[in-house]
Formats: sequence, structure tokens, C-alpha cells
Amino acid sequence: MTVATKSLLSNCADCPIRHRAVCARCEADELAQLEEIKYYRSFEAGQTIVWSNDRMDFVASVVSGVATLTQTMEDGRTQMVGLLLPSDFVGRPGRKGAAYDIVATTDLIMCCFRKKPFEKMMIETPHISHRLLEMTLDELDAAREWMLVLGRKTAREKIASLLNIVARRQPTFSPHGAVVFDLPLTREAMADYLGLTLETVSRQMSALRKAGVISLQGNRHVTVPDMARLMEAAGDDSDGGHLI
Amino acid sequence: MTVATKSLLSNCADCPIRHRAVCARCEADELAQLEEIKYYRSFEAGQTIVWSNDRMDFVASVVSGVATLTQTMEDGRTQMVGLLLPSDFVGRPGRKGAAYDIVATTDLIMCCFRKKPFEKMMIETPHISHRLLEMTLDELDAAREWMLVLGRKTAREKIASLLNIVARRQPTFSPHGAVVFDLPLTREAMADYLGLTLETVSRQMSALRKAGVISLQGNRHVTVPDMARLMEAAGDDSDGGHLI
DNA sequence: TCGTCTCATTGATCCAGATCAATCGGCTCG
DNA sequence: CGAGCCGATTGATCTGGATCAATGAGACGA
Repeated sequence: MTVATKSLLSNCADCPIRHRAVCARCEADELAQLEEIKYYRSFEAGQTIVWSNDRMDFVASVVSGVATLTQTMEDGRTQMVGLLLPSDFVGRPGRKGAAYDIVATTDLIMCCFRKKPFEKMMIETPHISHRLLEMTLDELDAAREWMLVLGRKTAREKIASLLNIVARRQPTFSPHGAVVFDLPLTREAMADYLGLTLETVSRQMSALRKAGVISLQGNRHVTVPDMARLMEAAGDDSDGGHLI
Repeated sequence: MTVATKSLLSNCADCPIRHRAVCARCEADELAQLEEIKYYRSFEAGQTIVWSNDRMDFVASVVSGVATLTQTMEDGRTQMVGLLLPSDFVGRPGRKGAAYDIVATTDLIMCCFRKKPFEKMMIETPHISHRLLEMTLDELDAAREWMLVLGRKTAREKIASLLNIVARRQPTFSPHGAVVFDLPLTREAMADYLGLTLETVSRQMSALRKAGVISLQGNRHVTVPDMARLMEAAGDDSDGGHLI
């Protein structure tokens, strides 16, 4: 970590996820309290942060990078159940262990809070518990949205749905209004998220490329010339109608 | 509704879901406040309670009966994303409309709270918002568990998983230690929950019956002679190991 | 400069579950 | 008591995605 990054991170007021994370609603004095129980941890791409059923004595916010939550059956089948992007919250107050494997899929920085003091603060600080409730309800909506993807969409629609999610949360715009982004996942991780095999993921990525819905520069770098076409491929309304 | 039931319902202290619903942690004075903003509604099996995107000016607890949350794509494909059993919470504080169709699949009684006053109470009453956070986290876990079912389990495992859930939440025990319960869902509703067709549901129910894992009396009444065998059929650990 | 390692692509074949279709059984209503 | 209806079962066939297998293409260290 560079010195510049370190100084950026030490101060909540300058934090890049300040306005979206669990601390979003906190006042200056509450932030000061959080500062006292927080510490940063960084992980390299591929590292496992916590194993399922491990004791977990912290909760955290993702500051930068991407992590995944994965469930595994005894026979080895795996299903990714969450994609953690910057500002997302990790861990469950009021529970001892982790319910899922948490893995960094890119280099990752997390802002961790020791669990006990965080739980104490939650009780005393409605700004935190209300924000956490709001974020949890959003996650629940996202999980249910994903249930529709897993239960009813075709392989092609699944891929397009995933590209959609990533494109919307980490967008960069190219000169001509095309959306450009980097996939934070390998083909295998995509397959785990989508309930597919990696071969099917690869085939459908090729199919979307051949259909002109996306173009690829290397394996990870994706350009979407027309988001409406991508949404159509995902089986979603192209008008982007949202629930408020 | 009988007079007896009505009197039972009018008083929170006697409420059958008192200790598990969103009001579980409330003190007597808080219950008194809730009593002022609550009202009961009942629905018949098959009735739609709210349509997706409809304005929803209440939140509620299921008192008795079963309801479902369902998402529908433009082309008509549907996926059930939640099964609401007694004590479960319905609605989202801080949001105007419903995100899903909510349908009563059996006769149903709900304890409704007008949304505005409920939101006000949430802010003033940590017992409510903390309980709601806890319940939402549990629902998120359930949704993620279901993602594994939808993404990675076979048709037979899916059916067994659903039977498991229902058996655990509404158990009755027969003399010999067998678990007996009524399915609150039609075959079609089961298919919607499991991401299958109703024909496949029917076939796999027959297969489980022929294998002796379950027996059926009529279409809805199920007997499970050995829960361990059912869990095995669901692809879960038979030791029932739980995360705490 | 060349192995080799990891990740991705592409091809050939197979099969679980979808789809299409007929029948059944219990229930209600005339 | 019989007609019609709705939910469920069962059969025949089809197909999307899994599986098995080979090849390609960067990245990196020796």
C-alpha cells in the first residue's frame, strides 16, 4: 500500500465509501467512535478471508476490490450466494461464525470493526443499525432477484444478467457512450454464481460476443456498446423500470 | 372467524406469534402502542394480497396461514422468492411499493400496521428495529440457502429440500416419531418455488414416495417416517448440523 | 527462448428435466 | 346422478446445458 493510500484510509472523512457504507449516516462524533474500533486489512486476489463455520470476531466494509460469498455442499458442488463490491457489508452481528466462505477475487481492502464493540455501538447508535437494516433489505432484494435468475433464466440470460449487475455497479463510459468495465471474476467464478458450468459460461460469452451485444478485450475487459441490448438479452425490461 | 378467535386476536399478550414476530422483544408499553396502529385482515386461499408495484401502505405479520412472494418476468415466467409462514414479516419499511406479488396460498390472517406510524415507532423503539434487523438477516440467510437449492440441486433434491423446510416449520408428530404435515402449496406453486415444471414436481414426488422417503395421504398430506432420510435426499448433512 | 502453469475456448456426446399430450380422480353444480 | 372442472399423474419425445476431451493463449520463471 502506498503512503498516499494509507493516509487516505486512516481518515473516515476522506473514505471513498463514506457515503454508501454502513457508516453512511453517522455524524462526526459517531465516526470518531468508529475510528477507535476500526482497522484495515488487505488481501490478495484468490485469498480466502474466512472459512465457513470459522469463528469471526469482526464485521467489515469492503473499501476496494471484490469478494464473494460461497456455499459448498458435502459432495463439492458450490454456489456463490453473494458478490461483495466496495461499500458492501460483511459479517453478521449477533452471530459467532461465518455462514459462508468469503474469498477475495481481486486485491481487496476491508475496513474491519471488532465485533463486540461494534455490536455495542449498534445498540447505542440508531444511525448504524438503521443503515444496516436498510443495507440488509437491499441485499435481500438482490438475493431474491438472483433467485429469479437461478430458477428461471436461460444460460444466455444468466450471463447477460451478471454482466448487467457488474456494469451497473462499476461503470466507466467510453467516448461513444459505450459502457466499459472489468469483470472481477474468472469464468469458473461466474459459473459458480450462475449455477452453470464454466464451459457453458465460455460458450455463452462467445455467443454474446458474436451477436454483438458485448465485445471483449482479453478475458476480463468488456465493452457494452448498447446497454438496452444487454438488458434485453438478460430478459429484463429494456426501459430499466425500477422499484423505488 | 369465530368469536373465540376474534377475542384471541384482539390482545397481543395472547397472540400465537407473540414470541417470534417482529414484536417479540417489545415490552408491555410498546405492545400497547402497537395495538393502537394494528388491525387484522383475513384472506381466502388463492387471493392476491398485493400486486407487484402496487402502493403498499402497511406492513404486517403473518398470524396464521401461508403466503408466497412471487416475481414474474414480462414473458410470464415466474419464480417464487419467499414463503411466508406464521410470524414472518411482510413489507418493507422505507419503501412505497411492493416489489413482489404477495398471494395467500391458504386461508390467511395478517396483523397489519399502518406504515407511517410503524416507521415512526421503529425510529423510537429499538426493540422493534433490532428484531426486524434480526429477522431480515435470517431471511437473507434463507434466501441464500435457497440460491444453492436453485443453482445446484437436482430436481429430487429440490423437492426434498422444500419438504424439509415445511416439515421443520410446521411439524406435527405421529405416534411412532414420524413427522406429519400438510403441504400449503399446489404442485404448480411448488414448481414455481423450485424452478421446475409441475410435471417434474409430480414425478419426483412419486419417486420419493416409491423410494419410501415419504408417504402421501391425498395430494397435500405428507408423512415422513425418517427425517434423516429426507435430509439425505435433500443433499444435506444428515446430522442436521446448524450454524449458530 | 523455451517449458509449464493457469485460464479460456471449442468440439462431441449424453442426459435430466422441459415440453407436448393423454388420462385420472375428486369435487361442485345443475 | 352425471357433466364439467381443476389439480395431479403418467407417458413419449425433445433439447439445453452438463460432461468428457482436446486445444489455445497469455504470463512467468528458469
